[in-house]
Amino acid sequence: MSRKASKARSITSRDVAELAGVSLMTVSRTLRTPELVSPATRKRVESAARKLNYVPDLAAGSLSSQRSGHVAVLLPSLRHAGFLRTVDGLSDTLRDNGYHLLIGDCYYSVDQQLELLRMLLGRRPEAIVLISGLDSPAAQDLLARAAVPVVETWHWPDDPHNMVVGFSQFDVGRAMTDSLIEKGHTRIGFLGALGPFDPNGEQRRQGHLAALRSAGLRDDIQSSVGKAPMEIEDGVKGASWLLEHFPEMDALACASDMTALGVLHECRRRGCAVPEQLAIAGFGDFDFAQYLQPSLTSVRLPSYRIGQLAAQLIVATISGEAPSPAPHCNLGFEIIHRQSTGNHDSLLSYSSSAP
Amino acid sequence: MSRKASKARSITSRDVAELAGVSLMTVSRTLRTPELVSPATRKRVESAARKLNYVPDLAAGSLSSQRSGHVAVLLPSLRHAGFLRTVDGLSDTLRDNGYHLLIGDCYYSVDQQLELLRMLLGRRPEAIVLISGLDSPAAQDLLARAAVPVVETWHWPDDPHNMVVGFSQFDVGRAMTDSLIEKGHTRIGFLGALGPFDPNGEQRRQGHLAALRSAGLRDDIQSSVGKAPMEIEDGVKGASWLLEHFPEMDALACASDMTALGVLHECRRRGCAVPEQLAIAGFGDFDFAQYLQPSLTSVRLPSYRIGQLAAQLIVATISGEAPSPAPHCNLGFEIIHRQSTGNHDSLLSYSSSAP
DNA sequence: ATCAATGGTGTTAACGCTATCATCGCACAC
DNA sequence: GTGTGCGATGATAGCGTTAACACCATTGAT
Repeated sequence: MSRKASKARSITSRDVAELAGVSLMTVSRTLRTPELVSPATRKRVESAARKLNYVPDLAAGSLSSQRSGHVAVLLPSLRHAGFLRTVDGLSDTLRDNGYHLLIGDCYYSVDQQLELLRMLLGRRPEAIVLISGLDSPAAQDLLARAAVPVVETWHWPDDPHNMVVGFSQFDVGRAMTDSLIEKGHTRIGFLGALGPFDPNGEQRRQGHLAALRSAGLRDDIQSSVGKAPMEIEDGVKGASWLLEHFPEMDALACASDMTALGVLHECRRRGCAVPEQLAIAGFGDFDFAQYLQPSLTSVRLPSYRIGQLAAQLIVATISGEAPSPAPHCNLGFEIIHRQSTGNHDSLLSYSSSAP
Repeated sequence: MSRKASKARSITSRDVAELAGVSLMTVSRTLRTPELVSPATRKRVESAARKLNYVPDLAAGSLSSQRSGHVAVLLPSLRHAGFLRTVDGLSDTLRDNGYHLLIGDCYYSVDQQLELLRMLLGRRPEAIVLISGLDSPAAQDLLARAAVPVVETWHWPDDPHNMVVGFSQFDVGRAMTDSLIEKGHTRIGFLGALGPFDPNGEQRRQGHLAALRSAGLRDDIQSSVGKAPMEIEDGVKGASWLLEHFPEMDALACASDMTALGVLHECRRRGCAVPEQLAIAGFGDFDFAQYLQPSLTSVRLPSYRIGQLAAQLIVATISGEAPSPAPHCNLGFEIIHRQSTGNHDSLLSYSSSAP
């Protein structure tokens, strides 16, 4: 093949080898297993590499060694503080173990998800982390047939694909509404974006409904405005609609702190007192939640920990050890009661149990 | 070489070729340039590929074609809503043009930045986008010697490395403080994280100081609590310190809406009226800014547009066209005055000009 | 003196794909 | 019948790296 030497061919290990007066293999060794190279040679190679600003081609390395050195994560949206913290946990822990993280953001779209999964698999990751599940059979099939370790996170599936580090969205929904019931509320609404692409939100809603039913309360107060990812404005519109249609509503569980902030805003605009007339609860315990006026009751999730643990499981699995703690971890969650539900900062933990 | 057939070798184009009864080259052609393959063959190959769930190895493809098909972005932190929107703009536009985005988050650390840059270059991206500059000479040298198109964003350097899509952080700082001066404030403070790794924040501070000086006002009210990325709690602490030491302060420009929220909170706690006693301005126009109580005056940046434009420049450059609009775009910014500086939603635009 | 073990280095053959060129019909024109 | 052009496919040679093994001095033990 005669590829014409294009304007800017990059430096290869061959260039370094020539400059250092050694074989190309010695260059590779110097970089990857310096202890196998004599100090004198090592020094020569290192200085040659530095002089040329040599940066090894990782694609070529992966191809040859059959080890890509990276792990992929597929998530619905980077615009979600919680997911982002999980990504941080993954990234930090993986980096410490010599892996890099490939991020695949599917923007809450099923089509993107499939295309993205395909492209991620094309980079031959050594493991895949799913933040909150695959949403098409095609994607599931693709992943199932690729011989790659998988960690599902942010939910608690009945039939795990492989490993899981998460918590039960259903339980979150139920626990939150239970706690509102406990406070004496009886006309409790739910506000979330229940499109086909937010199965997690839907599960929380199911939990919410279950709580209402077992308490014998009405379960008709709900609205599904907007679509994931949830925006503040969705909360504004949703609150407006709900307050119009269900003026008797005395508590509202929101699918996100974003939505809850919008609700808070709309209540302020209408002069509806929070929490006296309406108690409000969010989800996610976003940074701003405790600094709002009134401070916002929310659900705190072990977001960072999820990423960290998932990474540990992956590292252990790849190196052939027994998966670190256990291949299925339910990390639970905490409900943080604040002023928006009439409290002064108290905390309720709901934790772990195998499925 | 005798690599032992490991447990799970993945499907290659050779497998597909055999199943379809064609040469391996025809498989490649079918996937990349289907119009050069006869319909009958194409159908056979496609069905074989589907049957085997074939996912081409992109690393091998890149290596062979010398085109990686991706663009890298290096940013100080993903935990920054504005940067994230730029990433969205990049990702969307690049995807439409057949490129993928590699994200490198350096967590506001100089060391990470260098290591990350090295690893990104190792993947041979066809272009690199920098969100807010390189912070070590080593990194600059590395990038300068790699023959890769570069787009700098989120600032406005005196000596651009290559292409730039941004705005002047200095101008932002000056414009904001000018507008506070115009409102009659005379004892204006600045609160930001001024570590060595937030040159942008530092530039805004310089702009702020310049504004004060040309108005002949005192410029000693400032505090540098915390380090990037800025947290709400840094605002709380900073405000506490400033209010203690400079009770006469009548306006405060913050380096981030996060910080500003913390300040707002601390003022509430101390019973310091906003904006009557203290006017507060943030930076970034985060989602929540207009929904706070009082709503927060801030600086809105063309975050998404920056990414979009950077991607367009890159696509044009790679395909050899003249860079889309111009290789140096100053996109300007807008100051949004809200209640926290005593206004009712007005907007001031500061736009474009070549350096 | 002989052999085995050892440490350092080089040689070779892949890894899975694509660029390039060669080949092979087949139609159409003269 | 020969040539020309064209559309479809195959053969070959890499891309830049690493795994595996071969090799060659040393060294130390026998």
